[in-house]
Amino acid sequence: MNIHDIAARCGVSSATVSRVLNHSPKVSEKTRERVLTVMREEGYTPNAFARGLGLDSMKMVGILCTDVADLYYARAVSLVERSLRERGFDILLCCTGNTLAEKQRQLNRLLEKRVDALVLIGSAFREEQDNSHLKKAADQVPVVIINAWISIPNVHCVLCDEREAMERNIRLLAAKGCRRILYLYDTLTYSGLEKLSGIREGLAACGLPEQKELFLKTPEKSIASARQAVKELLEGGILPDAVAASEDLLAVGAQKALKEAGICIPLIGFNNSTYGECTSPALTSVDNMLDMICPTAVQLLAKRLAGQEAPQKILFSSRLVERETFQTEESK
Amino acid sequence: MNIHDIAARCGVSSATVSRVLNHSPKVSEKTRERVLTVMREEGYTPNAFARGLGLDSMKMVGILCTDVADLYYARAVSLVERSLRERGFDILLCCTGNTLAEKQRQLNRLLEKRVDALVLIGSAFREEQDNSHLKKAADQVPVVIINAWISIPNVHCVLCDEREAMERNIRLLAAKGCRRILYLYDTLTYSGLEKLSGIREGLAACGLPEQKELFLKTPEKSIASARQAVKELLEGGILPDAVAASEDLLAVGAQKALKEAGICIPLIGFNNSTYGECTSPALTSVDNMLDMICPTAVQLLAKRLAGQEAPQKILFSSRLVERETFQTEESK
DNA sequence: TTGAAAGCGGTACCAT
DNA sequence: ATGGTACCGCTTTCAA
Repeated sequence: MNIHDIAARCGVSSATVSRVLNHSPKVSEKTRERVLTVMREEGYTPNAFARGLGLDSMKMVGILCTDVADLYYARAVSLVERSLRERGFDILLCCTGNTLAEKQRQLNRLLEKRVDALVLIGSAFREEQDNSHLKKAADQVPVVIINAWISIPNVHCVLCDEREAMERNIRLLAAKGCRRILYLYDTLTYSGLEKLSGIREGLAACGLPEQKELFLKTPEKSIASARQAVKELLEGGILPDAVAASEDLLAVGAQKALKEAGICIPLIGFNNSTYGECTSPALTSVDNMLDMICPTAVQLLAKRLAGQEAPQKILFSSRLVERETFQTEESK
Repeated sequence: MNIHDIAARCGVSSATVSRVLNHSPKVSEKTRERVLTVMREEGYTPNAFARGLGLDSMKMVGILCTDVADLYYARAVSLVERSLRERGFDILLCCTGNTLAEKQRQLNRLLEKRVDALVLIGSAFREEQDNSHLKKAADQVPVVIINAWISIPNVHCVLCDEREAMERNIRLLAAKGCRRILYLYDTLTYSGLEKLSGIREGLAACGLPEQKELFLKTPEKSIASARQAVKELLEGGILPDAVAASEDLLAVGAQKALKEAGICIPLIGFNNSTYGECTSPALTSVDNMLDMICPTAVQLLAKRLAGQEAPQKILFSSRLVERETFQTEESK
């Protein structure tokens, strides 16, 4: 059942049917009625491929993330998907893992499917060495990266000021008298580096020394990994008086190790995830504003797709969500 | 740059270029070489819409879930996506929320995009009253539902025997001497009903009475909601001697309320999620085998797409993952 | 092995 | 307001 069949059954031309399909005002009310009725009767659905071929668009946006099973990315995908759907776009989702080769492959896959735009979620999409694939992609469609900043024409970045967040964490902890703050992190992506800078700046601002043994990198982003790392640290006789983590999951692991050792010190996580709400005491954590970032990213994309200009970078400031592992003076 | 341009630059016809593109053996090695070289030089990419139009397929599979932000669905989506990608399919992801109307709308959206198949994740996709939309969908493409069973031709179901899992939970708790087991749940989808049956059967099998006050429904699937519900229960003077939950998140909430009240009793969660690993003590929980279910579902779909028969229902048995809130005798 | 040409199912321009 | 038709880019059948 195609547009021509419908046209025949209505005694009109396919052009007219097409007009009805596209809500063209140049169709008489009577004709429109008739066509719509027949369409309904026949259960007709226009062929998306044919339309796509003609318009060079199927109203699809590609979303790339390293892994949707990660709670943080899952939330981001969910938020982006909703915003895009509200604007009539469908989502092609692709998980890439962390290798550059695979990220490039999947990016190209989406491009070959002729998506209208691309949303890359996570700072893992800013590569250290080679970002030429992003440049190439941005040449073909609008690209927006969530949670990383990179200066490439037509690549837009919407992110949270995580450097500032970490600096504030340090200042708040220092204000409470903490002087040996452990920083627990896993990767040094763009986001990871920003957080690290924030920690350093915070320490400097508070006149605290950078002690190498208080920067602890875990082998992976998992509770077990963080727990083990902190456990070994403590067993090595290094006793921090506070912990800041780059991720809630790491903070959870740290909390377990500390609890085990009978140590109770302030602890601040990152991402304001449900993980942090599971523990007792519940984690104080940095909210990096996905709720705002994602719709903003989509809005920006929509602007670009409408042929308008859009800012290359949008930076949100974060918000500390105070739960039980740390509270500022004011909120007490 | 299209197939004809390439053909012209090679001095062959577009048919030949098409053959090269489709790895047809009916092309001389020399010609193939030449065409491939030119393609590379021009950075040519075949137009997916045109190809889709001709083949009536863009090798895309639609995935429907109520919300990817939910950790459980996120994992499922991740696993399904990976399997499908390995088989050369791209994923159209659609989150529907819980209303029937929206589920139908999104289903149709994907169908209109002419996906090759449909994967519905979650038992929320089996409706109480009206499943005619599923029947209609299955008429057009193979459909597989993960985690629900429904008997519709061409709708395949891959799921875990959650009834059995819950029955076992009860038996194990009873074997430890528990007689007042609180069952905490949120929804009564297909999955919810199965679990409930399992609880009942378990109680019956152990000669324990069904006490109405020990079946506790939370207003929503959240820690806070479960915590509040259990807190009120305890304050009402009802003291269970064990808890089984339909979801880790609810178990986490229950654990908080119990801890607050100074009560320490066995606790079994469901889904074997990372949430359960966050708490101290860590949750013993039922693993409902997503790791196996998802690839199996995709395999089944692949069979159907290859024109072969495939079973209508595949049932996996679950596995109890013993952590700290409950352990069977044997494992001690 | 290769080429010519008829679809696939729409869109949109140009006439009327 | 409506119809005729070229075109979008690829696949595939039929001939050569």
